[in-house]
Amino acid sequence: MVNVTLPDGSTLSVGNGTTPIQIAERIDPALAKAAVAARVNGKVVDLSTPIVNNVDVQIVTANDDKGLEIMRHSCAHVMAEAICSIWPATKLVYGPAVEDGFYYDIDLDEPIRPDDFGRIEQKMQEIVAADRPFIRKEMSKIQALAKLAGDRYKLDNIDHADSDIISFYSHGDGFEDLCRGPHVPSTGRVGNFKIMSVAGAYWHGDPTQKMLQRVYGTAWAAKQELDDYLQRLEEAKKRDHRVLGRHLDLFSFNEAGPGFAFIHPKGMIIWNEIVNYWRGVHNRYGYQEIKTPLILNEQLWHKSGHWDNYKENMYFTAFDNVSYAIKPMNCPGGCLVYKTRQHSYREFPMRVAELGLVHRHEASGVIHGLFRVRQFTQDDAHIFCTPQQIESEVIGVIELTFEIYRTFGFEDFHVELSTKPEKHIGSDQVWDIATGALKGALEHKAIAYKINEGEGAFYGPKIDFHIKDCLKRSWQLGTIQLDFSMPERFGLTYTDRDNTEKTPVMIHRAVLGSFERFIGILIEHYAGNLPLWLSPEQVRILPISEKTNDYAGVVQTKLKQAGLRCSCDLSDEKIGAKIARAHGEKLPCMLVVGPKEAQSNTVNVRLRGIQPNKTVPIEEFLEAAKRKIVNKETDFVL
RNA sequence: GCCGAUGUAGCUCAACGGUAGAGCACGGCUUUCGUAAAGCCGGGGUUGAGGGUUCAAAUCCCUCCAUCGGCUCCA
Repeated sequence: MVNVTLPDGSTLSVGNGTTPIQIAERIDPALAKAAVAARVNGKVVDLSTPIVNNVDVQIVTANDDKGLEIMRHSCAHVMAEAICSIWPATKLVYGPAVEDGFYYDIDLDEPIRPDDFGRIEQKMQEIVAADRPFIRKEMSKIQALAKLAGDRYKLDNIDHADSDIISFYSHGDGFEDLCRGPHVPSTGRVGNFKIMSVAGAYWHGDPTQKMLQRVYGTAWAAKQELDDYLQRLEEAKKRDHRVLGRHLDLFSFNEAGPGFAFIHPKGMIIWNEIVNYWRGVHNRYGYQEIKTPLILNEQLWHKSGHWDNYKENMYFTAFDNVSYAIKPMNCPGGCLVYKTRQHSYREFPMRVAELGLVHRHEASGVIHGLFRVRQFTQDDAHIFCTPQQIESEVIGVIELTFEIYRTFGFEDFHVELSTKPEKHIGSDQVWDIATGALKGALEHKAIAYKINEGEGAFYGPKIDFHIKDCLKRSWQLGTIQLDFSMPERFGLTYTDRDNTEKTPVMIHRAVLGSFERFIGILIEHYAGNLPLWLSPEQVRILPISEKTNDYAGVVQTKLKQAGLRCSCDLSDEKIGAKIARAHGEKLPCMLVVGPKEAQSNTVNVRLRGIQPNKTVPIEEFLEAAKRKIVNKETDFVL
């Protein structure tokens, strides 16, 4: 007999060799029915694993994150069997669970098409209906290597396994796959699934390796959860900034310039509002602003190190037999401005901002709306300071950054620290000092951070800021990068207190990262329902009929004088149609005016997403609206 | 850049070898209306570009371009 301790602290005495499923059965048959795996002393195992010692046991169901992951992984196996039965030439590579589902990488020369998903699913349903048990078989590494001789992918998987015991799982008609497990007890337990897409994926993510086919699926314990998930995808599609950008006439793209955004008048209003706000905050934090040329002599980029480290992404041009580069970064230009005169330690820290338009040639396959473009405006700044000032400057940037994010309604953010990459310039010692300074600032602010080894910029380590939007998707926005190399390369100096010439430290930083991308993120975050202060059109006046067009004009004049962006809908549509149209354009605020309002100098205020409407004097509405705009409030209630 | 898919009117889509259509949007007219779309009429397309097959191509084939989903990369 052995004793098993359950999560609630109670113990059960069971026979040696009892399995978790039998234990679940004893606790509650309903639990046994829901069980997908078990945690034995914290390790997740199959429900059929015999228990031979005194252990802690927890039954894992699909409600548990780990249980869901196991279920999805098992679903991947079922899909693999289905694919192999349809395409016997399929070679299986690797099939893990991922967020919301799973994928399986396969090597098959014949492309799988979306049209094939139906029959894959059908085959999977057959396998599920058969409800065959997943059976684990263990053998030594040597036996396994012999068994899989000739299968380069599975042999490779064994090479990556850290255990000397290699396991296989089988289910169904002789289908067997090398797998660490654990798995659900049988194929009837892989949940509610759907094949989502198929895409190419390099073996090991290595572009020099063969391109495999990656078939993605999603799987959920309950049918309702699957439906909800598909529903969420539909919702996300409606928020897609590319769709909303076209619909709301904010920006466009054209084949004439792939990756180059055309910002329309309404988009420019959003842009300029952000810039105005951004300037105000930077002014308050002691920044100056400069503007440097788009095109600079190629030699400059040799000097800066970009030629050696970034050439593949740069655009070039030539004139009068002189080669020029179109700037991919603003820093060299900033250095040239710095060099135009002498500097003293008394000026430090010197914070110099630049809304710089940069061009980077991104691979054609990665361009994506405003999120990934080839031309964008960075909200860049370079801080020149002494080594002693680094930490406090980094702290200042962190505070500025968080303040700006909160203004836009982003409360959920996290920080990552990236260290020295393989391809880098500068000595190890310098890298250590720089990395230490960043860590010091983060620890001083008691900010938790994740470390990304080897992912820093070629000239220095960096901190990246990530925010989560309302759909919990993470976006990288800001960055702080320390740079000891570029000041050196450009021969930047300052006169220190002791009257000697020294080299300043340069801190590169961006808060929003790219204006283009940030506007895209805002559009999706707000689902196009921009707060009043950012709305291209803040108020629309809707006369009931032609008879109150004049009064509508009077109201509009007052609003315009108060600085509000507003228009009148003078079309001869009925009021319902005018309202529907304004809602479609995501107007934050509509003022319905008819004879009643005209007589009493009032407006009937209809706010986006808020009922009931309210009739108030024009002045009252005006004051409320102005207050909301000044405070940049995201909600608007009268 | 690589793999796969997709390009038809401003937008969303139909037609899938035999005269390119619809809804919305746009223009004109009627209507003057009280809270999420009133009616009629009209203009608008070398079907992404180029080549090929065919009596005949939006439709089949090839090349290129762009877009979408991934991989890789990144703000």
